[in-house]
Amino acid sequence: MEKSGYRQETNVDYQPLEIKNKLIKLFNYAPDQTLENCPIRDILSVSSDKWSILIIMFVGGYEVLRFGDLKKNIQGISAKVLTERLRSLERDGYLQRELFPEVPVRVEYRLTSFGIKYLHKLVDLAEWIKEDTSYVLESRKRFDKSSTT
Amino acid sequence: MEKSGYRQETNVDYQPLEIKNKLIKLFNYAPDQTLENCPIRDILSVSSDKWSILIIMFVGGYEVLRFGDLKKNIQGISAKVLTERLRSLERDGYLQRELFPEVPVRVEYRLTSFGIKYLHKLVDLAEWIKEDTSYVLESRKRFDKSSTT
DNA sequence: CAGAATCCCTTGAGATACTG
DNA sequence: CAGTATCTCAAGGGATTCTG
Repeated sequence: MEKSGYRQETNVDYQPLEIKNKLIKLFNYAPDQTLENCPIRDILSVSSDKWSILIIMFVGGYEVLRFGDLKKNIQGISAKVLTERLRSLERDGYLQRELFPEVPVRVEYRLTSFGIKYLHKLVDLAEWIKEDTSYVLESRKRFDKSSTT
Repeated sequence: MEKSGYRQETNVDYQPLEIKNKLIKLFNYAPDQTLENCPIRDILSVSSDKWSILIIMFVGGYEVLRFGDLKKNIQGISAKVLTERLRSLERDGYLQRELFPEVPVRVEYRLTSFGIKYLHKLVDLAEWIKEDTSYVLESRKRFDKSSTT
């Protein structure tokens, strides 16, 4: 029935303690610490938006890409948004911008070694999600059906 | 000088072809395929926003959490947004909502086995990012300095 | 070509008040 | 307690036009 191989029930054989310890390390759960100054949220926010992930994937896939090629490859992105995203990705060290003062100008973008490491994490995540697409779609159908009734 | 261990230059010893092949598989680069109907973007979008990731982490860390506890734990989230995020995460099968018809009502949230698997991916990503926080911060400083001049 | 500038509109999200 | 309803405001992002 469920092609995805997941059951809706929660899993019993997982260690919440192990996860919790990792989270404590990651976020510093101390009561006097607020989440506001948590660096993880700050840093994740740059690359977790809709477009940045795609930009990183395309630049990484082609090794080097020009502005116009990126715009063509990434369906639906506007020049303005693409520029903004490229700037913040460059600022955070994910990619490198190189300008060739020819006429007309040529600008090339490529990932830094940090960006490449991040790309691998993203591809890993994407591959996993692709595998489980059917699970999510089934889950949605189930949810929507039960909400209508 | 660079405590982070990254250089700003791109890495030579990485296989763009391997990555590109993975990306082709993931996105179906065929010219007649648009990215609009790409399931990966659709599914990633649910859990890639600012709050959902935190919600998944907290629910996973505590194994089971009530609505009010989540609100207390996640600094700055409003009841409205928390409700919205919980609904979409439930819809996509990341977590389970259980209502206990007591007075007053009690509602418990816990991750599904799918959600737990996703949590592990997220923790993995967060741990990696935490390691490289200093790299990103240095990169920002460098960028901002060179933009001002 | 690679953007910058401008305008405009949709969406996200905070605050507040209310309810089964 | 666990939300819903309403209002409001800021930000994100699209379309268009212009330029070194």
